[in-house]
Amino acid sequence: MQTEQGAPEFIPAAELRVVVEACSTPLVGEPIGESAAAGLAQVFKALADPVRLRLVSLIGAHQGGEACVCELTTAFNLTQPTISHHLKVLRDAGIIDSERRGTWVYYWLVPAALERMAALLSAPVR
Amino acid sequence: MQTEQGAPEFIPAAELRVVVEACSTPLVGEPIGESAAAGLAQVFKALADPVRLRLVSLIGAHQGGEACVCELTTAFNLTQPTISHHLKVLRDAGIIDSERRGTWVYYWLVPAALERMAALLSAPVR
DNA sequence: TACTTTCATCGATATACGTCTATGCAACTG
DNA sequence: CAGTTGCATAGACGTATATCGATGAAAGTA
Repeated sequence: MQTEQGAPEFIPAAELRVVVEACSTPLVGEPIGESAAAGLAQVFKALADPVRLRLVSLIGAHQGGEACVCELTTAFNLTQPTISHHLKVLRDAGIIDSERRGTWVYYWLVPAALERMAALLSAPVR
Repeated sequence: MQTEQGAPEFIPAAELRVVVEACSTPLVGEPIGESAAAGLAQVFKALADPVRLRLVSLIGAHQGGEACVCELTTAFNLTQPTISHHLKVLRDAGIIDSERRGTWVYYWLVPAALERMAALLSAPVR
């Protein structure tokens, strides 16, 4: 995150609006269509598992914002192929991305994906 | 939605901070525990279905913020027991609530539930 | 009371999904 | 080149879940 260098005491209203909108939009508002629902359901499904939620949390909390599979595997009482499977589900959903660097494969979060979900869920109040 | 009566051109920084914080908290930050992950997964699982996502959207978008089962059933190409099943899943997850009023059963959203999910997902940027 | 409508529950079934073992491939090491 | 380590893929197996038709219960109506 870029350093917030001595933030001013007041912020332009337009800027607040950007924050609020990037952070509160549909789901409620207009009923969503079938195809949109199908796409969204896939992302929710990717997060609908305790192991995968902890994987996301671990990767995000990890120093540098990324972690290799070996570190993730040791955090669970599951076999390495099982962890690999869960990582693939998260990756296919666009929630994480990965890269091989020499011996190890590193995974990191895709912030836009989680932010999109968050925006979708916020402020159903009417 | 309350009317925004001629909003001032500038907003106090503290107020922006409130908005941002109400809308960005954990998941990333500290790794979540097993039991917390299990509870959260159940809520995500409830939303991890196209039909249930559309149900939530329909209920929230419906006039008055609530809808009876008969209205929801006609919006899908599914049988009434199937819709009833999905509503039960959402209800067990705390996402919606319901009440019988005379002949019809009405469902509405529980805003706190969706807001909690939204807060959990926002700002994984570190 | 008898009939209709609205919704929930039950039992059955097919599909999806989480987990494992076994195996394959890529990168490093000697 | 042979051996080792890190990770992904394939196949098998048991459980969970989405859907249906049939039925039950509650409310309204004749």
